[in-house]
Amino acid sequence: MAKPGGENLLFLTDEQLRKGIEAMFFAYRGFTADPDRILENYAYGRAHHRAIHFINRQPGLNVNMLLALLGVTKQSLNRVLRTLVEDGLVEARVGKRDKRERHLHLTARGAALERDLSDAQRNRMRAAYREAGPSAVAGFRHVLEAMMDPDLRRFYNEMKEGGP
Amino acid sequence: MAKPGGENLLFLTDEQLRKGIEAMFFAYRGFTADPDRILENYAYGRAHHRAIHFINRQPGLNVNMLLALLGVTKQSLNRVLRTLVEDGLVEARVGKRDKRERHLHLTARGAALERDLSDAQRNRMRAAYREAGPSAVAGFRHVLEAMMDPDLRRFYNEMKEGGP
DNA sequence: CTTGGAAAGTCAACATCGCTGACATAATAT
DNA sequence: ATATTATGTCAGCGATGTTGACTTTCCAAG
Repeated sequence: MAKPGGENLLFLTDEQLRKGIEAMFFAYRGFTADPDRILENYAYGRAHHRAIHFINRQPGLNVNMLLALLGVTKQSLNRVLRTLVEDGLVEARVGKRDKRERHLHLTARGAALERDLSDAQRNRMRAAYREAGPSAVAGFRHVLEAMMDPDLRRFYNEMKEGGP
Repeated sequence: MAKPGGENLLFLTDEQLRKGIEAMFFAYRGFTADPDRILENYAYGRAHHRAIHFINRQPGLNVNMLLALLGVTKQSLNRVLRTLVEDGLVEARVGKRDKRERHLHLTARGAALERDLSDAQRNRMRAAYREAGPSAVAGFRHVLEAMMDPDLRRFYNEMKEGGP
């Protein structure tokens, strides 16, 4: 069954879109389940995990940048960040050029927790990737990118790509 | 560069997996952004949206089934459900065979809000699908399914497929 | 040098939405 | 008839999001 455009558009039916919505919902539950289980053993939650993830990813980033990545208010982030600094997982170094800024780094203990959390999350992601195969993964990434807000999509693309 | 298995496994590197993790995070933000904006005008939040979504999807389901789909405690769901019933968006009909059960249905007003919310969410999903194309969408769905917990994956597959 | 504004942090109050515990009611099993 | 199980409700706590008001520190421009 061909449409005027000469392309089969059955994948754009409302029902297909609803299934996509539900897939996002259920998959995101799985996506966060393993780190959440680990965090239960600490006094930390998902907000701490997100902060730790991006501090590990961009060592030395300042609070404003982290705010933009996380999309929360500074008051909300501050509460999380303060506990991480107090507990010695994150170091907030005063900026050299601009002493108002705090540049964030993981300590050894912070890096260890990050590894725990991201190992768990990557294991699930790896299993899913392996099951689905490389071309499915490319499609997965493509659709997710197209679903992002433009600002976040820029951030996403600016973060360093892996590989040799 | 081929690996022993005879397959290129570069898509399974840690960096590729990290990018996948970040893609999920940023895309989920986009995924929820539009409904969240609509809900700001009401006294409702994301939890109400999720309940409304599944009640619309499976009219007459009972509280226990909705609980399993949402993965929260019955106490948490109850609060959400009570406001929806009080506000006349959801009808909770006492079960005929088992009077302990409440069978949930959307009222006309509830269905109207559901349409508002899911229209917004589907519009974004449709744009992403259109940009990525049908084969990317198939890959997207495949990876998401592989990422779900088995129980949720069964629920996901049991929900009626769309189409003619 | 003074002033204006940006960046960071603090305090307070509040909302949403997770959670546990206690409990009421209905159905079922003994 | 009574004990147990299933379902749903109410009360209160905790994590994490929000706004608003404020201070401190610092850079930069007049």
